[in-house]
Amino acid sequence: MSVSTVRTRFAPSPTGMLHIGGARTALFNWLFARHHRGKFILRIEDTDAARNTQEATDIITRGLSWLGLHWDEGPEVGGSYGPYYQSQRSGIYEAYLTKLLQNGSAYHDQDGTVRFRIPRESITVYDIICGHPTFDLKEEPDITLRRKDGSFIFHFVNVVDDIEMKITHVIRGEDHLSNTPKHIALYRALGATPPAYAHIPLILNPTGSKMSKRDQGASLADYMAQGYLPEAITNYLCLLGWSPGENREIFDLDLAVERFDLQHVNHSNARFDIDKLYWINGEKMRALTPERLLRFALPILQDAGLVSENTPRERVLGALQLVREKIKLGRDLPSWCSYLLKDDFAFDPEARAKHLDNPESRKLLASLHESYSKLDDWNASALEQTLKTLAEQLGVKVGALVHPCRVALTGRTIGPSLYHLLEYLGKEESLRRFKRVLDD
RNA sequence: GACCCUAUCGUCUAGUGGUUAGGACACCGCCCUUUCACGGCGGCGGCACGGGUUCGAAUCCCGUUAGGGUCGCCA
Repeated sequence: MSVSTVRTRFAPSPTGMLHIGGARTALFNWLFARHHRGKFILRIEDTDAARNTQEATDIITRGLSWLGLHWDEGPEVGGSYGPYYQSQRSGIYEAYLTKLLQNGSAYHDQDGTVRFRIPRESITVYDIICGHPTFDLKEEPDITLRRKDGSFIFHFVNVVDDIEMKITHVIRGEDHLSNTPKHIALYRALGATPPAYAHIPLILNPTGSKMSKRDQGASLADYMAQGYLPEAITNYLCLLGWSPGENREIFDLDLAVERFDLQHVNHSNARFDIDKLYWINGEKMRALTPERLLRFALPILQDAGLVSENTPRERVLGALQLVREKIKLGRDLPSWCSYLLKDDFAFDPEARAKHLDNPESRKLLASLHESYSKLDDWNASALEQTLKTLAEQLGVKVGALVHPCRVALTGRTIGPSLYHLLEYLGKEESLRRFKRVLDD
């Protein structure tokens, strides 16, 4: 039990995207902080002012918010150790640099840059995940701290900010492990105690190398756009290198917070498996409460022009309930809901040719139309009973009635439970759609 | 090239000296079923290799191999 409060941070550079690997780093930092009832800090590493815009920062904050990873200190929320943008902290860096210059740990080189005098010794990193690798810095070139134009380099500002912001645990990608001994040397030169380190394994692309910005699926925004659920993303990301035990694969953030533990984070890199994420998304989709389902789907259906301000929410929710268990992604919603929310849907030519454009099918459909016209009790089980009875009377298989019926109602061969579909559309609309086909 | 990390089914993982090596995704069958899904049942498939240590190694040690990462006035 540590006396001091755990403080972790996610320190992304605003590059214009929130990388999926960055999202997982943020997630693990967040989980660790929450598990220990500590603080999770968001710090924007925008030292390269020219390239960084407000928009690029917004992409990060929007992404984290969407995932449900709220920060205790940082942009938008403030905090006692701000500012939380490196571009606004030059004064602090200058002061620390002066200190290094004065105690002889740093020097100006011929080009006008300031460099750190790397101690010619071995430094051991005590890492919660990777053990304690020792690095020999004998051959290591002195690192640059400040460019000749006055701007600072990552290694330096990163360390200074972690000291200033009282970060207790640095949880970051394993690609930083080799940099860590230099950071520790910097801490020592500054008279500060290094934090605890935990280098988490990398997320690899399906080919097996570090997932880069250019890789398909590297940007969180893509998943948001395709209609993945944030809880599916966080669930999947947790599974990449960590497991809650008991063979549990589907769980929420609360459970992860309760059980998260850096000691049990894997040592080896993991490949990103979109199929599994896809599966998890389906699981989460089916588990959504009606309210969440509606909130999630409404903007998608509105964008697709299927729902307007005036569409009764009951009607939308009914359609969603009908199709939600058939699909896995939000982006599939419009196509599956189209014939439920409007009647001018397109007919799949193949479906039409096979199930409607022949005398036999039309005859059967006409019979069904007649039977259903006489049905007053318009509910799924009565509809089913009626159809089955008719099939028996006509001496045909149930499918012979079902398929033309489905195509007449939806224009395609696959879709939700037919009887529930009929119930949802209502008698008047269902008969109208039959008639439309029969009169054609 | 040097240094560092890693190594269980195709993929993600459980496993911390004694298990018929468990689960999940994917894949393949069968069942359920009006379609598509869901669900159920079954199958395929793994401890990289070689040495040790031990009565006994997936588990510990060494080596080999393989993969990844880092060696910037990028972060």
